[in-house]
Amino acid sequence: MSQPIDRRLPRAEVRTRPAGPPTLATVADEAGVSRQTVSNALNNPDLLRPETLERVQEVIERLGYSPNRAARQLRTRSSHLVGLRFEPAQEGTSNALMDRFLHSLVAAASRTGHHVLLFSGDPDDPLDGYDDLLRSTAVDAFVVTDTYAGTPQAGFLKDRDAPFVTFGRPWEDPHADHAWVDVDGAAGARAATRHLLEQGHRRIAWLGWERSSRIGQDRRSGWEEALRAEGLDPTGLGVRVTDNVDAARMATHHVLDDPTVTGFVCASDTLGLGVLHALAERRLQPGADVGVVGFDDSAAAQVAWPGLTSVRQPLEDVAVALVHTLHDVLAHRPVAEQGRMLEPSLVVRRSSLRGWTP
Amino acid sequence: MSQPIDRRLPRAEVRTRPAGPPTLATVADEAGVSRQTVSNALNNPDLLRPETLERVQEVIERLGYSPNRAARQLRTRSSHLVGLRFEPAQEGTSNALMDRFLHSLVAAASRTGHHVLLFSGDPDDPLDGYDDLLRSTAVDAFVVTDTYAGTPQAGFLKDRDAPFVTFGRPWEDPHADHAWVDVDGAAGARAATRHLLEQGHRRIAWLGWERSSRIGQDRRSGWEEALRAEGLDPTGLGVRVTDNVDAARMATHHVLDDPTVTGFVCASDTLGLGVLHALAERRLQPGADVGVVGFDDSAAAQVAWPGLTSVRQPLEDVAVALVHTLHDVLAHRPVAEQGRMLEPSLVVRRSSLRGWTP
DNA sequence: ATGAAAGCGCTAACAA
DNA sequence: TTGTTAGCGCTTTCAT
Repeated sequence: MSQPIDRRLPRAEVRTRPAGPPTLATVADEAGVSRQTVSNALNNPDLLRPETLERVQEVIERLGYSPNRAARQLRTRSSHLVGLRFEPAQEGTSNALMDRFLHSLVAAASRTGHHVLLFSGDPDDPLDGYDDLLRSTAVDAFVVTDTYAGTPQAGFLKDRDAPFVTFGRPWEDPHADHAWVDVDGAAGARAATRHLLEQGHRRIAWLGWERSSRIGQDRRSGWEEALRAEGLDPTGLGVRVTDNVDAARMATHHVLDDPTVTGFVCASDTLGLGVLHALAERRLQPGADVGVVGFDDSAAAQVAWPGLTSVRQPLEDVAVALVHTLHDVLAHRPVAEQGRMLEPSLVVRRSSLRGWTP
Repeated sequence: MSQPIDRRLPRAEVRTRPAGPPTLATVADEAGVSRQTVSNALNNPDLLRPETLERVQEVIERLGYSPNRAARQLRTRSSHLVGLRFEPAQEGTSNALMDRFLHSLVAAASRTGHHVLLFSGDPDDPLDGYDDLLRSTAVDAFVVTDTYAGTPQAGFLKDRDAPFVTFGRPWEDPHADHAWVDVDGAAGARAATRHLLEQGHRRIAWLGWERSSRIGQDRRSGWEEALRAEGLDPTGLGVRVTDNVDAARMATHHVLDDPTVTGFVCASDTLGLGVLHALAERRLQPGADVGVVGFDDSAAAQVAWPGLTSVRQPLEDVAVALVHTLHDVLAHRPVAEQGRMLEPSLVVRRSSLRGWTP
């Protein structure tokens, strides 16, 4: 019969004391324009008359308005979030890489207005975690770091049309056509080996990982090439161990039973530190007696005595390249280069220098 | 005049090939129930008749449905995201803490359905980054890790009613009433000192940070207490340096000019490594000649020769406690304890053991 | 150059 | 127990 009573507070009343942070409507009311105009002020400022724009911006500033992400994401289907699966660091190995890389990535992503979303997954299932995030449209894209030869992440993500970039080239798969960024490990090992050659070493051993590691094989190839380029024969100088200090220490003792060997290029800092342990036990002096080079320039390499020369990955550049590539991928733009290969650099410390004394 | 033509595709047609992932409506159609019922199946399963529930769940499973996060967030005002400002690791210091902590946090948060959002900020402005995230309602809460005496983050966040927990107690502020989790640094240093006492050392030096570091002062107090409890006088045995290997190395040489000193408890692994450097230069044997204990159990401590004994923070427990506390804070539940203090443990390696030989 | 209307996918409040 | 309605805050489309 009678009109239902409108129990809503009068519009102005509501806006006077908004419960939470200001919304687009608050700003619009305050500036005396429509909500759409405020939206345009944010996303298409060119459409506004300069004076309107300025007025709106003043209100935005004054109210400390920031667009609600959920609403924007719901509408534009873009979260401005980049997902990264974050695996536990292996205890006992000097995995300082992730720390440095992650910070570079966060910084690089923030420059394009993106944030990094960390998620975890069952260590036994390399795909765990991705699907959930994808189906709930929580992230715009993924950065995949834990790729090695034959990992299924790329195929999985490609199947679902998920935008992604890998840190790590697609080793074995000639058909892979996804974007990637990687560091030239062979070039790093080559530089390390050449550095020891320049220091006068001729019999330089390689201390690396098992044959199954594609990354390890790549790095090893750089050592081999550098030796052969000098007319030296690497035969019998390559050793494979698991990536821990003690395995490296013992292997080193074995190698040093051949007194002609005076140099070690290692696939990781962990292994390099293992060599230093063996030298300490044999009362040999790093640098002067035996030259040692590690890989990754971890914190451990920096603070170990007497300082471990190491191949440093340009992680800052890697992060920038990843974000840049992601940008193209997300814009459905053909990615300029499918893969970007970056050069590592050598950080020389005393473990590879002949002329120093404690 | 005439009815406007309905240009929409018939409902069923639309749903047959949805553009993106399935939505709640897709599931509802498929299961022959209303959307609300599907929502209830997800959030209040008890409300449904078992057979309805089962049918809906079957469809959800079959379609691989996952609720759209943006929509849910917009409605519930909860993103299930925890913000963490991620600072760059200091090069040259062995900051392995963040790596371990971060993984523990990601894992702990995932158990309550939360993800960790990383953001960066101007290093010169401890508040940079927080406000943006807050105003755009991007995160539910913050974990604040870079607190030290007098940092403004807590006050800032409290002013805006932002839920947060700090890793680090509110040192100087007796009025602080926010939730926190911390590790008892004094207890750690006490354990380290007692360990060296048990190894037979009597003149044990403290190698710590500048007086301005509240954390450093706390740790130092543990060393002092342990000595006094034994009737020993710490006077003249405490040294303050900046947190880098070389400063520690030089300070150690200075301390060792007093030949009665045979033990070092350090405020960090970086400093502990510095002590080891000095010992190497003096051809003294760690453990046998001089006992050394570091702090944080970083990767560097683990791989350094001959193994650096160190105080290990229970970061896994810290992460769990943080998430647990956050859970209470977010539920507006009175937090059980305002602060949770966790005990570190001592990881003994050879740098503090008398009876080993290389 | 500005405004009005519709709707993204979900859940809170209410009705049946 | 299930369905209907409304609306979270934003942008897209279309009208003015």
